[in-house]
Amino acid sequence: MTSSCPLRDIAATVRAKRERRKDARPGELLAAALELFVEKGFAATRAEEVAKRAGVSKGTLFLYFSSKEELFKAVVRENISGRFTEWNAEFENFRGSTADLLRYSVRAWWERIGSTKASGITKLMMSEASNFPELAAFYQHEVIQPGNDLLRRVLQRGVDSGEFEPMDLKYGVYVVLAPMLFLAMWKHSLGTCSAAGMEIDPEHYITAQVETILHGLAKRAGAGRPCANGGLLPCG
Amino acid sequence: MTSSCPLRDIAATVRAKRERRKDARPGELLAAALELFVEKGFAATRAEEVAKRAGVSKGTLFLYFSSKEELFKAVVRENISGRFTEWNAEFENFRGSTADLLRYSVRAWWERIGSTKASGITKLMMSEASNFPELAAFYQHEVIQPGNDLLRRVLQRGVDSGEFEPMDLKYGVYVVLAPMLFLAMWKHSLGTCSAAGMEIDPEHYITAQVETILHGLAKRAGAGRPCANGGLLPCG
DNA sequence: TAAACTAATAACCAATCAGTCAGTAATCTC
DNA sequence: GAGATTACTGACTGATTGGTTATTAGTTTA
Repeated sequence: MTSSCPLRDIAATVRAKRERRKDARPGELLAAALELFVEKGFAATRAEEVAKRAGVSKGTLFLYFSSKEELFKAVVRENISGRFTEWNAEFENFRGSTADLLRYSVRAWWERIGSTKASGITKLMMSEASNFPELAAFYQHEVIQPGNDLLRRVLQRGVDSGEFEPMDLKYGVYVVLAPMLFLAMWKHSLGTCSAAGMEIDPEHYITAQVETILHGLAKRAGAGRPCANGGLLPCG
Repeated sequence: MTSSCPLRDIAATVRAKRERRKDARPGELLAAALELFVEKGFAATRAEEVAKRAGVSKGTLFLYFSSKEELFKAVVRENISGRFTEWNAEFENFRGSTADLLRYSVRAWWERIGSTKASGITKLMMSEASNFPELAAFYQHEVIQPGNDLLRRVLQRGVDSGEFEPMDLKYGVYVVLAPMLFLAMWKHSLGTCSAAGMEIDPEHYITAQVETILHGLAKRAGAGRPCANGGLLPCG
């Protein structure tokens, strides 16, 4: 039997056996690994299945990546790490209000990460960080830190321009980050099996979150005129 | 060797071998299981280690719980499911503004769930739901749905009283829920290994989130007077 | 065509773990 | 204290998997 699986794997469908394609293997293995890591998580993904989906044997996988952890790091570099230079440039060049910049940033995150397979990596790291501390440190350094820094500069811009109330930026960052990362988590976990009426429409969710946050962060109107609830954002 | 571990397990320290304690076993096993599920997750927790921490053999564990999944369900029932009747009663009896009710609710969640081991269950479910669909459905029914309903009634109260701007409650719920669940996730994942300066202080985090949210949800001042950013919360 | 090179394979190893069950010993009954 | 009951044990099973390596075979060179 050439394939025991009724839904044959893409890479294995066309190609001949034992074909030598040294240049193409790493990319195909990374693509297969991304899919499976997102579907099942890091620990639950079997090296042999990654190889099978890429149309090679398990031995070949370890010919190109020295271990499962190295394979994962390569997936993160391929799909996330490289993008921050581009994002930073977009931030520098943005012309318009910071409210619009924040709207734009959140939409861009959704289009480029949140709605793509890459969001599965975010979910996976939050899920398995404690079981794989070396991967956690890697991700912290390559993704979390740069993302935090960028978002902080967005909020600082709004405070400087007078659009936003002064705030403790360290926690202000999480006011924006938490709803976004929660969406990524939800989409890949309980969102896949939630009861009727509880499904989250991402567009609607993002609009509700961003507009509420923008209103929440906005500079209070004339001094001495407290808002209805009297709430004041604590400053650092 | 009676114990190969330098930090001996509590239950194993004092008790004699083969002691017969039918009544105490289930509780001790549930306590040990909670700890280990929170530390390592569902899949990564070994049945034998749960038994060991409870001071019994693996065989005894399966004498009281028919499978690892049934053990987990028992842990959830013991630590979370039962509380909603109490919480619903607190909601009904609360006297005061809805802003204060929301502040109280979030603090209560933090004190009773977020800051305790129970928050590890929340994190665990969001992490492993897709690998254990039966557990996900169980959790959805026993925890997510009641929690969502309760929070929805809090927000409805605020809209009815005129404190909050009318809103699409389905997504309004997530405006409050997302930052809380994110905190639970973070605390048990990347929060345990985050870089210097990125540690989250829960009290500070909660204050920043709640006050921003309250300001964001608050009824807009007099009609025709848009706020600085012109943002409007979409209504359903 | 024959030899040299190396990409790719598949059998293999050592380790891991959920769940089982035949047997052991603590406790109870009379 | 002898026999009956049952809480408890731990060796065992069968299945799984990350990683290794001896072998096979596609490709190139001369």
